[in-house]
Amino acid sequence: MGYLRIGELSAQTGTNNETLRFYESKGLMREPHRSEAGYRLYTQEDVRKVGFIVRAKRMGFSLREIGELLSLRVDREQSTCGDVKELAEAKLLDIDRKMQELVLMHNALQQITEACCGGDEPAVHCTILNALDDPA
Amino acid sequence: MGYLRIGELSAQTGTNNETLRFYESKGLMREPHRSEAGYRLYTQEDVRKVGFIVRAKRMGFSLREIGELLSLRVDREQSTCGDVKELAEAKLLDIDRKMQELVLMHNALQQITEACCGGDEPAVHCTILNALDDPA
DNA sequence: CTTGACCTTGTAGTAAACTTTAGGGTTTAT
DNA sequence: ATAAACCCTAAAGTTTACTACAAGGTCAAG
Repeated sequence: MGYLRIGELSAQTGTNNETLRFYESKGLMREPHRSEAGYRLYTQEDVRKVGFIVRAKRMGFSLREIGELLSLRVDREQSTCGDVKELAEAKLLDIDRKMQELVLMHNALQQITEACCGGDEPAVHCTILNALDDPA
Repeated sequence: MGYLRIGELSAQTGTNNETLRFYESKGLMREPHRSEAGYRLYTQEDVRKVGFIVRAKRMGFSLREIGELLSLRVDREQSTCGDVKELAEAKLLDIDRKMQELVLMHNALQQITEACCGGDEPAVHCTILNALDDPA
């Protein structure tokens, strides 16, 4: 009661069955309970976990990195506060770096869309090259 | 005079020769001039272009997407302002979405590193699960 | 005038993250 | 009770983005 089968989990998370089995094989998802017939049975906890994987992936984390972040969850009782803090701080640096680069690109693109007339003329005067090219 | 060979370009951009030839084969880099002996000869423009590719890649854009962004450059004279603006606005949405997710994850991780004592105790009280799990 | 660092092409290999295929068993609706 | 829709495993195939040969040509230094 309350269990989800794999098709329901994939539908709710915008993934698909094969991907979920793949994540399980890679150790990102723990082995779920099984029905008598051997069907995988998932919980709401699993829905949240898949959601986390999907979001982290969109942010450019590899499955390996996501696994590390998830291990903070799974091993909570086994890890020390020091372990957790260290990994979290390392990932925080990654994220900060990604954000800085996104801000630069955001500004560059915004500059274009604002400056650009959006009309039928050739785009010779559009500043995208200049805006995007230089990290400064 | 002023031309760079492939080894110099890769050194200046933190890439390597094979990667540069690979980008050329994928149409991300235009075919460069050649010396009499057939060596590729690059310009400062190419240095900036590779820099752009490297930065965009770090932000999680695929080579395909980077190609689209670069085509805004290459086809400037062929594209209309409307074309450019449309693509730029679409990419702006991508970037905004990525940034929102990074902000969420940043906040979650910051919460942990601040709340976490960092000591030798088991990490049971660390809030990473709760902080990371929920997109809200 | 040859050694070593550099360049060429072409092809093959690798790692990550799926995706598909083959050959089944199960559940549900009619 | 049977067809459609769902699930299973195992293995092979695909895509992306490189990375590493192999077999050779070029060029500057000693």
